[in-house]
Amino acid sequence: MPPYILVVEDEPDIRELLDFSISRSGFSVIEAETAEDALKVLDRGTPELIIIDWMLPGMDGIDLAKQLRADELTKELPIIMLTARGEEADKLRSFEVGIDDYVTKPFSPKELVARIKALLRRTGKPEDNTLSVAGIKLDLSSHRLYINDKDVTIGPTEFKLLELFMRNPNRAFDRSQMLDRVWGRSVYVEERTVDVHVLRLRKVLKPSGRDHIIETVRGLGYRLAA
Amino acid sequence: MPPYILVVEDEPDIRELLDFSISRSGFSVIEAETAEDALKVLDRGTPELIIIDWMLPGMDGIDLAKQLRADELTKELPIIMLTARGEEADKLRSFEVGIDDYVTKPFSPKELVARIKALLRRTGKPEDNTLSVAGIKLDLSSHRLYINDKDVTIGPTEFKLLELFMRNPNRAFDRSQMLDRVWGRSVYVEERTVDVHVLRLRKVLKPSGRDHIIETVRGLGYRLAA
DNA sequence: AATCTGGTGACACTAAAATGACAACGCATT
DNA sequence: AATGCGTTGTCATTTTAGTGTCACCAGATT
Repeated sequence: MPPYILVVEDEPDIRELLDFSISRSGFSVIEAETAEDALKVLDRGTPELIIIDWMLPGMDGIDLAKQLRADELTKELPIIMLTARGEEADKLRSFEVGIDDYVTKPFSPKELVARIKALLRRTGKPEDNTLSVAGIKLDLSSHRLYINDKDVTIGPTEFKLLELFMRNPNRAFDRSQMLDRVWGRSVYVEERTVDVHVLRLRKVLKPSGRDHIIETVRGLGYRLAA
Repeated sequence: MPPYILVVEDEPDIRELLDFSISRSGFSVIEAETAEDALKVLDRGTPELIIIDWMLPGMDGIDLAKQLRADELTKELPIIMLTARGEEADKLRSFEVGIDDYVTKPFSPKELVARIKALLRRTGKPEDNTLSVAGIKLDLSSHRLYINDKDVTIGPTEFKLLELFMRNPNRAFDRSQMLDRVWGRSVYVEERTVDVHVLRLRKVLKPSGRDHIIETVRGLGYRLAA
């Protein structure tokens, strides 16, 4: 499941506004109408951040927040609470529970997004070393390749080669550049060896039909087409 | 017997769901189909907490709870009762008997786990710091390893190595990182020594068939596959 | 057609990891 | 101090996986 932001809000208008403004900033949004729905969604994966309306039918926002803080899996999950003007007095209680930030309704979408970004930056996981292009995901920290979320085995040289391409999509490299950056300046290998490894990389990508994204630039070298 | 949670539930599907979601949160689970079975299990050691289905063939959940409350050994044992929707009216009776909490079916696993943790916190048991992945449980405080709830002996270095892996599931480490973090920056040991200890760790995991979760990342090092 | 450039399969070779053996060590017991 | 036991780091050897090169082919370019 890709990174997403969970919005828990019962009023449809506000929910849509939230969805619209957050999606526009490049996040995926999942909506939940009630705290109970939210818990169900959380069962299937942990979001990057959660936005909770203070007032909810059934279990209210504070209770939801408390519950999230009690669970090991969501203990660290950044929470932004949406409060109406009159409820500001409860701000204190809110922080006690461990809310990371709060936004008062009516809110400016721009401000909300700014706060989301700030919060993600603050709590940001430094370990998110992953490149992805066109359904191909290269996880540098686990050193794994996923194509359409399926695990694919890949050799060390092909891995480095793909990493070079994915770090520089659409850029064409000639063979000597590739040798420099993948094999290192010190070793001497034939230029044509690059061809063989490009072939091998294509073979890895082949079963998922993604092999064509490594393009040959005749007279020059290769490029990854994004 | 390591700390565990006893689940008393006759329906296999629900029992499995319970087992799965509770285990995933790092607790060991022992299952019993009937109240009678449960009593047998209890003879061999007191769990941290017990989850009882209201409706059971033979002796029902309430009677079991009563009996537990009557016994000196289990008087303080936290009880969570599972009830179906229609039985909510009996909630009161349930609390009278001394149930600590109840969860209505269908339930959210996340909520259930949250309640378990809340209850354990409330009843004062210090939550032991324990890491668990795929049936492997590492108890940091007692420095013990359990695989499928069975005690497994493990050497100090292998323990630290496994701890490193379990704290960073899926993350690939190269040998020098592993030396740094397991052996410490100061001592100098051969990089190949890491291989030997990985081998020894795999041997420890082997009898339970869990050895394959330590994966070799060719040209780099190792990683734990979660 | 002649030539150039890249694709491809085969293969010998090499680097990397798994494994088994062992000597040295620390530590508790005697 | 001597003994015994479990643990540790290293090394030699085996096993496995990955690498570089080449020869040959096909399509593009002249």
